[in-house]
Amino acid sequence: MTKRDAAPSARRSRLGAPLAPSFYDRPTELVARELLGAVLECTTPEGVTRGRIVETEAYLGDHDDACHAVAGLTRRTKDLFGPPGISYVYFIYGMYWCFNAVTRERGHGSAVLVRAVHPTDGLPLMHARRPKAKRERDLTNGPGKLCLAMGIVGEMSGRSLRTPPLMIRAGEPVADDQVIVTPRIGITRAADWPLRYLVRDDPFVSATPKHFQQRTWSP
DNA sequence: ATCCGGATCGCCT
DNA sequence: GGCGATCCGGATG
Repeated sequence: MTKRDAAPSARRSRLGAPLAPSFYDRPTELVARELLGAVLECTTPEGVTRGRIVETEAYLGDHDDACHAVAGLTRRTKDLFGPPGISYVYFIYGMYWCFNAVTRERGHGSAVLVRAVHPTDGLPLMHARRPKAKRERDLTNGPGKLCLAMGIVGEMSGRSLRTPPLMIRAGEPVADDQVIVTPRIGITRAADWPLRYLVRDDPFVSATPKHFQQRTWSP
């Protein structure tokens, strides 16, 4: 009568392998869609936090007017122009960090912005870092919020996503009919390009403006 | 539920 | 000098 686990929950706690650079060295739209379900992990002296990626946006490079790559190679964008599979963390609105994974070959200037994660590990730490979050979903349902909750900061930019402090691991894949595609949030240029990907009905996805065009992903 | 303004600052024009 | 790949709190329907 030992209290062995009654439910098959072991599967849930097994960690996937970090995604290889070859995963990222593909068309950015595809990487953005396939990053749904992968696990973002951040390790700091305070502890480890993890979350399943449920919302992403593709930024295509210097031909995409909403992408930071249009500014060219500057101090701010140097990591964006780095090799596939590294982080690009940038500072925005004088207050917040946003996390991207760099895609395509070095020098392309394309990346995937992670806009929301569904927390799986380190929830007490996330709550401590986000005292303003009233509801559970407010912890990580936005690009700035998830960086606050997970402790992602600018010093973590430009580094491989296969080793700490920032990693992305393989996770449970998301079926095609669960993926919704809409325009990107909060931009003024190329505002109608359908490059935002989200998991249908996940409570941690950020709000979609009512007037946005919305369709299901088709491969 | 949706809209609006304020906070705050590095970066490019 | 002005503008963001944002968040939050308060006002309004």
